[in-house]
Amino acid sequence: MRARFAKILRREAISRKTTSTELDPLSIRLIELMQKDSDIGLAELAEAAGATTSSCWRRLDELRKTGVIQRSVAVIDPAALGLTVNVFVQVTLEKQNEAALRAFQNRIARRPEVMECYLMSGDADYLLRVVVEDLAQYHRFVVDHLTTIPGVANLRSSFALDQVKYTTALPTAHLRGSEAVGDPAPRRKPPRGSARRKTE
Amino acid sequence: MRARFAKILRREAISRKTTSTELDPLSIRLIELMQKDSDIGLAELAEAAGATTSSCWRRLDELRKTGVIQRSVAVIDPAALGLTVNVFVQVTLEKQNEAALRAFQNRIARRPEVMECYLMSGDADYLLRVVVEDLAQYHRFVVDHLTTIPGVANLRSSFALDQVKYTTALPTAHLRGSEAVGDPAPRRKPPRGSARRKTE
DNA sequence: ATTGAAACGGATCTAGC
DNA sequence: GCTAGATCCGTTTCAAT
Repeated sequence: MRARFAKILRREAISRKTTSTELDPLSIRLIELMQKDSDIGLAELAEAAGATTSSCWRRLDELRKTGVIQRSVAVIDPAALGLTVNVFVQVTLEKQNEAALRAFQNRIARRPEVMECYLMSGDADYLLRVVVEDLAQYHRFVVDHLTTIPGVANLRSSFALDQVKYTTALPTAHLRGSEAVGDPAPRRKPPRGSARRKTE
Repeated sequence: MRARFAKILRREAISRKTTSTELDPLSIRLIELMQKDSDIGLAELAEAAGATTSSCWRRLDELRKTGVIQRSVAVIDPAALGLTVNVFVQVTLEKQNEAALRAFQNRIARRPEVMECYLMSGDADYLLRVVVEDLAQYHRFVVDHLTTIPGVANLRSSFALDQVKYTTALPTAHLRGSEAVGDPAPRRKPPRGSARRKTE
């Protein structure tokens, strides 16, 4: 959906605290729908959410201002760009002091082929997902960009044979009190103290 | 940006082969821009791409029909939903036959907390990224959903301390002949056989 | 104050050159 | 392929609860 003044609004959004305001059912529904397809019209949104277009517009505006909805983006088919190879790299640094971490993160953040980077617990310090056309390109990335970062001690690369699932849609089931969403609601642990006695 | 007939068009898109049609500079530019912000208007797009709004509209339409642009989605702040914990799980199956793999993938694909799943080379069979509110919820996911999948032999969980980088924007530098994008164009290996001799 | 409806203005889409 | 016009929809305003 087109959000005309999104950019202006983002300004004030940053200043606001990310208040963990409880999200009401309308917000949750809108988030779910917009995560699936943000090109949906207000009319369709309103119908699917069981609300008026006005309500939906106002709520979306608020969700954007408060930074819950950060932006909308086009999802591109990686294969169409020839980017069929996913590589996970576990990176170990020589020293884990603040400066070393910052230096690494800054260098990594600028590399467009690095889709994700996580500071990890356990054996390795960082886990990266890198997307490339082929192994030759990956090799160039490692040699030209990874190993040139000061303090990088060790690399361990794992190659993905297939991307089984990839979604940008965060789960929302936990936001509703009960009645899970993508779930046939298997069996939920009773809320402590409500163990069935008489009904049995 | 609003794409009115997106849904109808998607139908024919699927039938078409994902032709690795060479992408011209306009398409590349549009992809870059739409990956950053799909709420941008046609006018802005056209200006940034150095083309008319009509050209851009037609090209976008084509990119959507051919499935290069799959859809647009809202990007949500995970923290706003309380989803601050990222876990990577390496899963090993007892047997790697077709049936076992399919069964696992089907079960995993339906779990909304699984954001990504890759079939891997190397020691483990699958690598998952799971997003949850806290460790308790992760524990429930493992017990209720992962270990209940038949054929799962071994799990190895690694916890992310911080999400340093996360982007949905695929790199595009490789699509252009030369002149890299997010790059000050450091030093490119000459194309084999053009080693400088006389110029030196 | 909050909500819905309806008019407005601007952007998308299309047809004609 | 570009320009200009018709149409649609996000945005705003206003009235009613």
